[in-house]
Formats: sequence, structure tokens, C-alpha cells
Amino acid sequence: MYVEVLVETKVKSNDMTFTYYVPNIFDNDLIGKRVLVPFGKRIIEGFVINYTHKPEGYDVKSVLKVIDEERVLNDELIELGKFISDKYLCPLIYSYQVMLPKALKANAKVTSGAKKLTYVKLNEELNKAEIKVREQLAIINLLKENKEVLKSSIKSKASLKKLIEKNIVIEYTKEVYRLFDEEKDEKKIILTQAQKEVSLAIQKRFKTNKVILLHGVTGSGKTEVYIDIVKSVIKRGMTAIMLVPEISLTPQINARFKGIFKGAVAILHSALSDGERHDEFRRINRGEVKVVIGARSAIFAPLKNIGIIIIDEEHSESYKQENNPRYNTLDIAVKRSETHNCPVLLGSATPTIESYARAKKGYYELLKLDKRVNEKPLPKVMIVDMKGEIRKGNTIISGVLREEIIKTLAKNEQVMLLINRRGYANYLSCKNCGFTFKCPNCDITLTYHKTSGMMRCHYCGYATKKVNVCPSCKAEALREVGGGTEKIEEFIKNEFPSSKVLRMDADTTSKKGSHFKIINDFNSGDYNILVGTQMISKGLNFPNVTLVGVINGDSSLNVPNFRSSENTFNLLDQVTGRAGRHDKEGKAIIQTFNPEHYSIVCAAKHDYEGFFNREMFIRKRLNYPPYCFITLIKISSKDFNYGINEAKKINVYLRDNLSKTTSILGPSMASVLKVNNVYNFQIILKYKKDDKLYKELKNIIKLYEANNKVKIEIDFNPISL
DNA sequence: AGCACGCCGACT
DNA sequence: GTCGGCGTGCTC
Repeated sequence: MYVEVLVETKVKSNDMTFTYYVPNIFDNDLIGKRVLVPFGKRIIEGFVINYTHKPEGYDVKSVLKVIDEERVLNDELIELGKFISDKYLCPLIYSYQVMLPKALKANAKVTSGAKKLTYVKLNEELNKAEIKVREQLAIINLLKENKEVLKSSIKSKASLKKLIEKNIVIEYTKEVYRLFDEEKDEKKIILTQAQKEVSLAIQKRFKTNKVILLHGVTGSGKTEVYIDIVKSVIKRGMTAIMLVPEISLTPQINARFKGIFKGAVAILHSALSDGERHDEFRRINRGEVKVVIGARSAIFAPLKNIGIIIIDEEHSESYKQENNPRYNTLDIAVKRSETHNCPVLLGSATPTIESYARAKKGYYELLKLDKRVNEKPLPKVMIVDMKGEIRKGNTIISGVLREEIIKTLAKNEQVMLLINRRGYANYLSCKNCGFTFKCPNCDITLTYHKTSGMMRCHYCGYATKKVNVCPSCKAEALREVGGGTEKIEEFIKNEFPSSKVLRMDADTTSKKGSHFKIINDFNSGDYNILVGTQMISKGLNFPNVTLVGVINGDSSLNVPNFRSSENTFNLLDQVTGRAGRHDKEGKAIIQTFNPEHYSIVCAAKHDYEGFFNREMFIRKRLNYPPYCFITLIKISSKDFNYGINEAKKINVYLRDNLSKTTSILGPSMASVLKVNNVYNFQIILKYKKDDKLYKELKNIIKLYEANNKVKIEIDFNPISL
């Protein structure tokens, strides 16, 4: 027998396979399994993706070993991999590697595969009467009561050994799963009328591959609808995938699904170990799981007979993979929905402009939940113009915010403060000569972190000790410019000394489990104020939070990105929605230097529709999505001049070969030119339709494949420019 | 990732 | 002539 093997090396063509002979000693069911093969002078791993005939013109080598007992790639995943590699122009092997947990990838350096334990049980056919030794009798009695017992749990090893020798006790190994959470029962969910109607409308679309957009305001109870939908999918003998952004941030959702679906749910969160992840994949692959909940990569869960794919918080940027293959989760979801003939349900309080535009045009079905479940109005939001406050000397928090914090604390309720930047000072600058500290590897200033006494680069991780003397003019005149979460935390602690303040950002959540701890600590009520980055804006549900303050509402507005208004609106709408989620009414305050900007004004009024219309007008005028598609060509090189020259060559090639209706912008320097000593350039393509695009982009990739002085990457529908 | 092959300059 | 440097292409 001969097989086509996709080897784990970046090989010439995008999807070239190599033919190997399979000796008879191996089983003949090999598709989707990993094999060890000789390749040149090396021995490497690869996936068997097809059977084939004895080839002509060259000799074949033999498969050395079959690694897997069970298939790791089923037929659907094998097809899906080809789709990804075509759509995103990446080598096929990358597609398969991205679908699998570490332990099941080809050339996995992870050793934690299946976990096997040794058990013992009684041999039913043998008479135990002859046993007289007390210790041995005790073991037999134990085994009579419990059919099987973990071998390591029996203390008297010698007696056990005797019994095994006499064949009275049988020893065997079996695969076990690493995860077993205690399962709390979830109390019965009663849907509101609005939730019921939405759920029924979605159920009507079962067995179709429609995309449905559920636009529900914050606190409108989308999660209950998801649970109801998943229940009815399971009732009909089908399975479900539910995607959430950054799952570790939403322990509350996890707990509810575990409580309802018990062992039938697999939760793939970032805190799982490689071994646990492997086990969850295995359970799914074996059909032991009905519901999979996870972040982006859970879209590849090998469930059979999928009845619905839910993408919660569909506007989240985390659904876009930012390295090869640069896939968009929605594309994969749509592809799988076609294979399984099931709907895709997108849920958000602030859908992406593209999704909402498609829904309005009728490409997607639009459903709405426009009231909160507790019948409470959305929190009242006040905009504070910081230009006036600065004149009054309030540089960090405005008079109004200070007053509201005092009032909230007095009522024994909690406050959340958003500052969308981590660290203590944005950067240090010399008052004497204007010197600023820059990262030696990147084109970016270093952020001062007071807790660690270090200055850090948020791009490459470079860190150096903070100094007090300007390295340029030797003056002791360093000024801390701009504030981050650390500074706000310090400021708030000084300002409200009787309150307890907690900080949540990338620095306080780097340790495993620390997310969960901070969320629990704040929820328990031991703390009064939570200061955090945008990390605190999504999905969290604290009943006692009645005031949300946004320290710098403009921070995401001033980034050079055509989505900056959208991102600002989303962030503000989401974070202000954290206030008053239960029986108490909430309030929010946004501090800004642009109090008239439409994304801030609309967010304060919770006016998605108004924001959408304004933004669409601007997108149309400037020709941005959804009025066109954007594809970014990234050109990077350690050599500045070489990089820019190749970028220019590519630009000329595209001008000569792409359709005349495609606009080609650039080459230009990326928003951060140098990252980790690599210079980044880009060419932007804007088009409505270009039949030559794929062919020409493929040509460019091929042209530069062997060139290791410059790297070319294609990013379809980039999240930022 | 290695390794062979081949083209070109430098040197006993 | 011939040795070795390295850019290029191939590995079933």
C-alpha cells in the first residue's frame, strides 16, 4: 500500500505531498494519522492525507512508524485544511497544525499525549477461598466492594503483588482524562418573552446554513438564549460550538454551561495544560462531547453533526488570527455551516460595521434584543470635557467622577475604572533636553512600570532598569509623561485611602489562574474599586458595580486605523454596560478631550444605530469596508533598504498585473516601522472584485519563497492598517 | 533543516 | 589546475 504524506517542513509548493510505501505490519487505516517518515537525511513527521498507487519515475521510501492509534484529522478537517490553505494562501501543513492541540501536531515537542493509569480488579473465574493472609483478604474485600481500583491507591504493595502472581487479581491499564470538574447544578432558566421569541426565530433556521446576527444590548440576556438554543440542538441529536473571546475572562459563562450540560461539554480555555487540551480534543473526536466552548481555535473542534455555531461578541478582534494562517473565524464557521447545513449565530451589543451592514442588506438575518432582562434602563452616561478640567487642575479624574466615586463608595457599591494603557507612565522624557527612552529593538518609546522599577517595550518585551539621570544631558530632570493603570491605581489609593483597590491588566494577570482570582476577589466584595485595561470591559458581570469611569475615552480614537471610531464606540459601549447589571441602576462617566466626537456621543446615548449611520457615511466617502475589501501585503526585512526596494518592486508588479479597478496604496512604512529589529513595510489593496488577485498574490509568494532576506505576508481583511 | 551541486574567485 | 566559499534547489 502507498500513501500520500504531507510532511512537516515548509516544502516548495503550497500543498505538495510525498509518496511512501506502507509495510504490511502496519494497519491499513491510515488517513488522518501521523506517521514517521525518512525525508532526505532526516526523519520527520507528517500527516497521511490520501491513499495512492506505486509511483513511476522514482523509488519510494517506507513509512517507519504510525504514531496515532486514532485518527487526528477526520475527513471534514482534511477538506477544511485545503479550504484554509486556498483562501489564505498558506502552506497546507500550516492549516492542519493550527487545527490541532499541541500534543497532536506533527513534530509536537510535547510529550503529554494520552494519560494511562494502571488499575486492578478481581479475576471472577478464580476461587478466592484459599486466601488466608489478612492483608490479602483486605484487598480482596476492597475489590469486591469497588469493581476496579487504581493500583497506586493500594498501600500493601507486596500483598497485591502476590495476588497478581496467583492470578486472583488482574492488572490492566486504561486511558483516563485529566479533567474532572465538580459539577454544580444550574438553577432553572426562565426566558423572558423577548428571549423566547428570539430563540424560536433561531430554531426556525435549524437545518439551514443561514447566518443570523443577534444584536442585543449589554445585559439583554444573550447567554440565556444561547443556552436555550444549545439545549434544543442537543434534544434533536445534534451538537454545538460556541465561541467566546478570551475564555478565561468569562468564568461565569463556563460555570453555567458546565452546570447545565455536565460531561457533555468540553471547555477549551487558555489555562488548560497541553495534556488536558489533548484529552478534550480526544473526547470531542470520539463523539463523547455535545457542546464545545472555546476561543478562536475551537472553531476546528471535530464535532460531528453540528446543529449550530455560535460566535459570541462577534465584533471581538480575537476572532482574527494574527499569524499564518491569518484566518477569520467567521469564514471558517460559514464553511463548516455549509458542510453541516447548520446556522451560524453571531451575537453582539456592538456588531462590526461589516456584519451589521450585511444584516441590513439581508445577507444575514437580523434579530434584536433591545431591553435589559432586569427591565432596568441602560446606565446613564455622562461625558466630561477634560479640557475644562485640566484648567481646574484635575489632570487624572474630573470633579464629577470624584464626587460619584465618593457617593458610590458611601452606598457600599463598587466602581470600575477603565484606563486603556498599562504601566505607570507612558514614557519618560527629559525636561532639560527632550530626550526620550526608546526600545533598542523597536521604533517605540519604553513604558515605565513602577511596581517592577523597569522600563518596558510593549512590542518586543525588552526591559531595562529605570534610571534617574538623563543619559543624554546628565541632568536629573526626567518627567513621567502620560499615565497607565499603575499610576491610576496609585492615584486612587491616595485619593480614597479608606477604599480597597484592585488592578487588572496584562501585568497582574500573567500568572496562571490570576485572572480568575482577581475576578473572584472583586466579586466577593472585599474590594471597592477595580482599575483595569480593556480587559475589564468584556463579558464580566459584577452585580454590585453601579459606577463605571473611563479615564481616557480618547485613547483608542487617536490610533491611525480606519476602525478607530468603531473600536472606541465598542469599548465605551461595552464598558459602560458593566454598570447596573442587576437590581441596582448604573451610571457611567466618560472623560474625553473630544466630547463632540460621534463615537463618544453615540456610545453615551447607547445609540448603535446612530453610530452605524455616521460611520457608514464616512466609510463610504473614504472607501473603506464594507464598501470595499482590503488586503494588506506585509513586507519585512532586517535590512531597511533591501526591504523598501523589494516592496517597490512588488508594487510595480501589482500595478502591471492586477485589475485596473483595484487601488494600490504604498508601499509605506507600517504604523510601527521597526519591531524586534525588523523593518516593516506594507502595500494596501482596495477592491470590490478582482479576479486576478489570488493568482497574482500566489505568484508573489512563490517568487519570495526562497528569499530569506525578506518576508512577505498576505493579510486578507486586516484588523488594523 | 541538512546536504549536494555548481559556479566563481584565489591560490599552491 | 584545484580548493573552498556560498547561493540554490531538493528531499518520496
